[in-house]
Amino acid sequence: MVEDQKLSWQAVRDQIRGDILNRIYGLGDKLPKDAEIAVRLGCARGTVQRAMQDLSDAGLIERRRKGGSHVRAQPIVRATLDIPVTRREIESRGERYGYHLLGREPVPTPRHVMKKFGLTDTVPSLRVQCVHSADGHPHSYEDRWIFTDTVPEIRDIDLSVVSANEWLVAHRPYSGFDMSFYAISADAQLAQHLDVPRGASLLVIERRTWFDDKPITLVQSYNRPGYQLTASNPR
Amino acid sequence: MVEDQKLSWQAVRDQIRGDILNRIYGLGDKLPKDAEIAVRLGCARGTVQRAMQDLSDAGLIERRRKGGSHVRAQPIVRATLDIPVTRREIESRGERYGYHLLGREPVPTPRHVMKKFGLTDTVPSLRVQCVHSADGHPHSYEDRWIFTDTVPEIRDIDLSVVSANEWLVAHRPYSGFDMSFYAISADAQLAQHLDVPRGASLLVIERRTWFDDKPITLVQSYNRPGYQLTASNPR
DNA sequence: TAGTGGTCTAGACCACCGG
DNA sequence: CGGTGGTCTAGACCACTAT
Repeated sequence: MVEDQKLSWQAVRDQIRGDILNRIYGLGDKLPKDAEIAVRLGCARGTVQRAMQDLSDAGLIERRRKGGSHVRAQPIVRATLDIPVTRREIESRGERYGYHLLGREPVPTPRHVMKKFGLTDTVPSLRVQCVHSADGHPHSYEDRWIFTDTVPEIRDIDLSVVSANEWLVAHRPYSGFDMSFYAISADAQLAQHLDVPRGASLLVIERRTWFDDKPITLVQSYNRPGYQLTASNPR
Repeated sequence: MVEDQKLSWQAVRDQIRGDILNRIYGLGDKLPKDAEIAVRLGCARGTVQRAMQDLSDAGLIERRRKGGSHVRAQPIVRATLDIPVTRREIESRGERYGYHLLGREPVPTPRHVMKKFGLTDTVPSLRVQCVHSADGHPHSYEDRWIFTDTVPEIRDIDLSVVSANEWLVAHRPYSGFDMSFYAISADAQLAQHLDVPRGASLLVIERRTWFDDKPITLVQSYNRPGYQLTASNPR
């Protein structure tokens, strides 16, 4: 403790993180207890607690009551990914957004879709297909199933003007979701919709969303070659 | 305020989030100030502050001093992505991890790599290529440049037994990184290394890491068809 | 400049879990 | 059961920024 200036919890966090990065504490090492750090740095224990909680959230350390805090022995890369609504993503690049509805059909939810939500009894859904474009060029093809038991209102919406994407975020909030990313080769249909050669490699973003365990929608977005997703570490 | 039980900040967060999800507060709406929420719920202002900070981190609301808290008018999907070291990813699936070094060569850093770090003067790097395998089948091909000005020790390491990936995380911590994901078609060389047909679609994970603005490494990981990355929302 | 979020502090009590 | 992290509280002061 050599300070007379109050330390913010961010400053404490940076201090500890620095000690970890500079290997003053190595992988798996035990860190001093919060109270001790507080005394050493000359601040309140609550301040240290907030700092350590942040490091824990960031995946750099692990904390257990009574067990103390440890530098993660098996480091992980934890990144944060922000995905805007497609319209905004395109417009924020200064390009003109376009939207074209290709299909809209009430269907019994197909087996492979129900499986992704762990459903066994057949439920109805609305399948919606569309293309988003930027400056007139196809940007992504979207294939979506919306569970009409959970979102009955969607049946009365004219999806030729508003995309299901935008209607849902504006009218049907979700309480949880997950995403996965993978690469796939364009089949004839995808190639046509995206105006690329057959066999072109597309980045697929698949997202499931639900509200209190009730499934809302499954969407698969096929993005044209060259499309990149980026993530970074917070802070 | 109808409670007699103390409210945790997580409970306060869930309460507010629920109000947002149920559209008691709509998109863009202004939320009451922290102090008012505290009185209403019967807890300390600090508790509300912690809850709101969490909602802000999660991208659900925006906060500005004097301006107050608002539900985000333009919703975004914010997800967290954890990427383990390749060896662990494979072993945690119960598969046998294999590693094969293909190339290791000191080179002047190529233009396109320097560009990704905003470098102009030529600097040396070590190019390392390898294949990770699972149960004897190729899992990913890794093409990497390590900046030897920043990490000179790497020149003396025998990378035929330890992968650069693992050596770096164990000996050269980073202070920052970013990642991007895209799809690409396998050329002849990639097809051979991954034992897939030419033209197969691969998910590429590209990562830059640095320490205090000094570049450490650029790595491009080409994953065999079928590989999926998954992300979810925290909490 | 006044209003609102951001943070610190000191003390207290609770919750979990390792020895 | 005792040690360590997790949280609450009340009050104070600071730091932005909208008006």
